[in-house]
Amino acid sequence: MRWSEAFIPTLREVPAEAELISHQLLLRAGMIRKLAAGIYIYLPLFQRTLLKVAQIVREEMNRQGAVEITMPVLHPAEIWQETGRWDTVGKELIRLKDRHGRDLVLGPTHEEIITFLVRGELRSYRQLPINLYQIQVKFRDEIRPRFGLLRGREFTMKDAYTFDATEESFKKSYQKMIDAYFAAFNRCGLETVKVESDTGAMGGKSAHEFIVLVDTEGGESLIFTCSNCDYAVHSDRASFKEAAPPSEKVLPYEKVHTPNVMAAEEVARFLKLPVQKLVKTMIYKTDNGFVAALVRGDREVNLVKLKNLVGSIEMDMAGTEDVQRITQAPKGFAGPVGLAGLEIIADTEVAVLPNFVSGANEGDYHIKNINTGRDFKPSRVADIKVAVEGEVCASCGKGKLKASRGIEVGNTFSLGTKYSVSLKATFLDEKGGERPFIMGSYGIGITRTAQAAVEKFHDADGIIWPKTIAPLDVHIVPVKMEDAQQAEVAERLYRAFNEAGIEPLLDDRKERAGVKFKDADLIGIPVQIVIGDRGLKEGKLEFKVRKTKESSTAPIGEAVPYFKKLWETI
RNA sequence: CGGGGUGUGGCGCAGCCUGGUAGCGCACCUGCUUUGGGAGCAGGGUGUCGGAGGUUCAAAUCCUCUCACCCCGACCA
Repeated sequence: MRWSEAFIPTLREVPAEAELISHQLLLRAGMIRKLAAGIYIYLPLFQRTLLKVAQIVREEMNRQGAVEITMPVLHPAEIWQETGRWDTVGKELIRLKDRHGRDLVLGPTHEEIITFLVRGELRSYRQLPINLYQIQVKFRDEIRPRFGLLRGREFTMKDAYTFDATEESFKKSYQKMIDAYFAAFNRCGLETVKVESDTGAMGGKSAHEFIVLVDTEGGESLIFTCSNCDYAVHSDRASFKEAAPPSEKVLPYEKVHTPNVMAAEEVARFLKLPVQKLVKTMIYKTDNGFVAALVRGDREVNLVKLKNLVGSIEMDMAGTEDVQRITQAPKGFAGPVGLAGLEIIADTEVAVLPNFVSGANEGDYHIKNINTGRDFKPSRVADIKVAVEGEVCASCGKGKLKASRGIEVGNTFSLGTKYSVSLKATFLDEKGGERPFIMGSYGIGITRTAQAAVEKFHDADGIIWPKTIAPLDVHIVPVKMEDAQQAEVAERLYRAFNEAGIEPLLDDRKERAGVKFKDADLIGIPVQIVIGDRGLKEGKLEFKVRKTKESSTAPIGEAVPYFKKLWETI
């Protein structure tokens, strides 16, 4: 690729719209341009990187026996209504109408479509298992697009779907995808952590996410890993081993005057008690009315856990008026004792906590020495709290949880028969019995993975692409294109690399050396070759490794073999 | 959806409070000089001031509506 023929609009200044370093660099390096919120144009350099990421993913999928297809972007609404996701996916689903007024959606994922395909064509267990995938654009009307490609409304994703006859078979299919994912991300130069995760709107039985750990704010996923065992979990569903409750004699119930004292910490300070003796009573509005959630004063409610528990899609804190009506008290004094007319869900820690304090459902009053069972009966007891770093691992019971942030680049879902049942996709087993397919769904964000690599690999001067996904392999920089000798050497190298199957970028612009060097570092091609008077006098070229900034020289005639040697070291 | 903010040349911004007919840096074009880490000098082009309506002799500036974009939040009683 010649710079003069390509479209590489680099920017000197940092675009105001980007706050994440990877987003800034992609814009500055002339890789992407924004069309609208969460919608981007991929420019030539980035396009090449995307193709490389996609190709790596493709090869690893194929290696595991998956086969590639392409499904439509535009889907009729009916099929989404059949599975119920027309309603449950909610506002993220981009809906439109055709000229006849028929409802359509732009596909955010393709479980419905693949199941439609398979139910019409696969009838026998003999045809299973099968794994079909595509690399396709997806649309999600994100509540708040941000971070460039990390949370876009249009993005490229590899999505695969498995169909198995038995659970044992499914487990193998699932493991193959896990293997493919680790292999693909490793080849992209990205180390990933596999964590247990929530299934969200996807439904199904269980799920995992593949996370690239990053130190920056770009890491929107919070995960916990164990210091002792290999337990790794998304914060959405992280739990920990709870400490035994203090053994105390059960004390008599006591109402205390707490004028204008509401927040848990304030109440604790006012009553001179540790905040762990407080219980917060939170009222949430769900799809089916209100629920009260009880967690210890130092804990927070995990909304994902609570949503899953009550089976609600939407969940919000109740408004002030609702709280007043339900608790018969001003906001800030809710408590479980005497609370009626709604489900009361107590966290597991609360249920065993003796003599705790909570609101009295009366203005300016709290109640001391509340005991679950004696003073109120929770409708359900469950772990509904947010996990925090330092707690004991729930899996091994020994290690401590460590929090890390990362970018989710892939996910795998065990779907069970959710879609095959709702779409009536069945096959005949050995005994001639009709059974729904056991399904799995597996995604890799191609565009997101590419940006994650930038977030992970950069320095003050620009991007440092891993060599496997760099837009091009080598960047030829003649210091002065007007110099006939330099231009001639540059052209000769350009041909030699192309013939050797190595992809060169030739900066054939009549720009000053400084500009070319700055741009070279910014766009981050792994190896730079500088052609200048200094070296030419001795018949030599300067090689610079982008990552280390180390320079070395080699005779002009040995450029290709020298490059190959260098390539092995990076 | 709630709160905050911003829309002025390709990019980054000033001007707005206090109305008087648009400016700076970068980029771009021409010339000369320069030429190994984002050059210097000189000259040049570039705007329906996001859009609509209103107030006014006069609106980028004030008012109303609207659109777009950005940030924070949408979890703590």
